[in-house]
Order: sequence, then structure tokens, then C-alpha cells
Amino acid sequence: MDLDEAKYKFIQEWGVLGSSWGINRAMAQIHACLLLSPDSKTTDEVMEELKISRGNANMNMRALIDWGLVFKEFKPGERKEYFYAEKDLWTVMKQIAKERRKREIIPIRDVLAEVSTAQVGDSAEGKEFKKVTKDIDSIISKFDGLIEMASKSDKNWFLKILSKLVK
Amino acid sequence: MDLDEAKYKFIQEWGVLGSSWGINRAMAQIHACLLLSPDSKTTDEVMEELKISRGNANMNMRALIDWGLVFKEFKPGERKEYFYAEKDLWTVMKQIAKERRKREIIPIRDVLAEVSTAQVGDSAEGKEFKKVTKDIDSIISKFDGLIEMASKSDKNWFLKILSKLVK
DNA sequence: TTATATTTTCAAAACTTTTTGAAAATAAAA
DNA sequence: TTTTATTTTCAAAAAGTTTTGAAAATATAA
Repeated sequence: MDLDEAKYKFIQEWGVLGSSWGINRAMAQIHACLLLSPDSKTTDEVMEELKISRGNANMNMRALIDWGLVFKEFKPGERKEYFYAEKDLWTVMKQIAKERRKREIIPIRDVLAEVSTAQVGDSAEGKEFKKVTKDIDSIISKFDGLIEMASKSDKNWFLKILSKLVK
Repeated sequence: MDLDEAKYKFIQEWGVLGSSWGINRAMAQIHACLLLSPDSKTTDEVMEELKISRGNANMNMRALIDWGLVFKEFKPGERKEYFYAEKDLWTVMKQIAKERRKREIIPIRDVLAEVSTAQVGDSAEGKEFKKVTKDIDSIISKFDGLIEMASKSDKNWFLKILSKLVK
């Protein structure tokens, strides 16, 4: 297998993985493409490499910037914008965790807080509702705390802990 | 807010959360509905509560069984099948992690292993490819190890560690 | 200023996923 | 056996999401 084949394979699979994580294929593939590139790339280069339209490339590139995973660069004397990905995978993970926390964990925690004040009565149904939602909140709040902790902590803190745990 | 309202709110939000995790809305909502119910439910009851069709209820109920999150029960003298959810949230998490590992982590690790043998040359591109894919593999393999460890370990091991970490 | 390069937007088209509902299959009762 | 209850299947419809491509907006150069 040569470099192009390997790149192609990896980019395709990164797209599939993205899809099952609520990140659309083009966005994941652009991310992979920029991660793998030693230099920053223009929209046209990305369009060409991934065979996607300008609109698609532009929108998803900006979504990646929004997620804090990609940055713009202006080269002196050049009119085109260049894009490059955050390469430090610890930072990448932290950013993704942060965004998903905002989009997914906060909303469900809000709902859990809201329903925790409901007058559910003392029927079996009411009791079960209290019990299950309390359990769920307790787990989610632990993960939430972990993410907050990780976002604030030193570069390899989490990876070190992981390494120790898993050995 | 009364029980019905609270239930409705939670079920809806669980559906939204599911969607951004690659689990379809109906599947997530059925799961929530069974989690909240003190008794096992028939297909008809679930259809009625969630306002979904028989086919939809049947297919997703079976997907949940496939994921190991829901079980069938036969009541003596009754022809209808009853369904109930695994209530222990630690087990629920373990099951979900296990399934997602199978569907998502294994395939990307397979691709990473495959491309790691590619002849990428020693261009800047080739070197960057090696570096980035190696980094990604190293992180993913740590998570993978963590999941494997958690699946084998005692009921609250992971939660205890989480609690300690987060305090 | 006008011309040219580049980026952004967004309605419509293409594609994907989910849902429905009715027919087929299965299982239990009469 | 036949009848009735129940579950399963799956083609078609509906809904949702992504992508395209061309027009509008913006920015730089001449």
C-alpha cells in the first residue's frame, strides 16, 4: 500500500466514524485531510482532494473552526485563505469533549434538573421515575465533572491517568 | 410539573441525545420509556405511549434486545410478549460501551493497523501521515483498553474511580 | 473608480435514514 | 383441523440531512 492509498483509506474511515458520532462525513473527512497534511491547505485543495463542492468545503471548514479544531492562516502576498488543523491530539480531544458537553450534556442535565422538581406523587410509576432520573443524573454529573476537570488540566493529565489505569 | 409532563420531557430529550450518538430517536425513546416503567410493557403499550407504529416499535425493540439493553418476558396465560429494560445503569453503560467498541473502535483500529504497514516514503507528507496515525492509534488503544478493562471489572469499579477523580 | 479573485450563502437536488402500514409468518386456542 | 392473536417483515412514503452550484457579497488589486 502506498501513501495515497493509505491516506484515502484513513480519510474514508474517519468519515464513517464521524457519522456515528453526529459529525457529518464531509466535516470529518476535511478534518482528517488537514490533520494528515504537513502544510496548511486552501479550500480548492481540499475540494480537489475530497471531491466535494465549494459550498460543502466552505461550510464544514467553518464548522471545524467553530469547534476550535481548525484555524485560518493568511499568507503574505496571497489572496487565498489557508487552513490547518490543531495537531496536538490531547487538545483535539479536549475541544471535542468541550463542544459535545455544551451541545449534549448541558441540555440533558438541564432537563434532569427540571424534572427533579416535578410533583410525581408516590405511585410506583412516580417512585421509579425519581429513582431512574436520579441515577442517571448521578452518572452524567460524574462524566461532566471529569470533562470539566480535563479541560482545565495539564496537557497529558488524562492520558497519564489512562496509561496508569490500563497499563 | 406532574409525572406525565416530566416523563414526556425526559423521553423527548433522551431521544434527542440518542440522535447525536448514532442511536435513532425511536430506539432511544423506547429505551427511556422502558427504563422509567416499573413494570414490563407490551408492544402495544409502547406504541400508544410514544405514538409510533407497530413496525417501528417492533424493530427498535429488537435492536435494543440486540444491544443487551432490553429483555423479553413471557407471562403465564398471556399471549403477548412483555419487554423490560436493564435498570442497573452501570450495566447499561457497559453494554453501550461494548457495542460501540464493536461497531466503531474495532473498525478504525483495523484501518490504523492496516495503514501502519503502508510504504509511505520519507516525504514530509509520508512522515506526517506516520506521526498522526501513530498518535491517533496510541490514544484510541488507551480508550479501547479502558473499555475492555471496565467490561471485565466489578460493578462499580469505574464509577468509584470516577468519583475519586472528580471528588 | 472598475475589474478580478475569493468567500459566503442558500434554495433546490440528491441522498440517507426512519417510519409506516399492511401482508406474510408464526404461534396459540378452539 | 380452523380460527384468532400476535409478531415480523419489508416496500413504499415521509422525514431528515447533506451536498451542490450558481448568485450575491466581500475583499483586494489595478
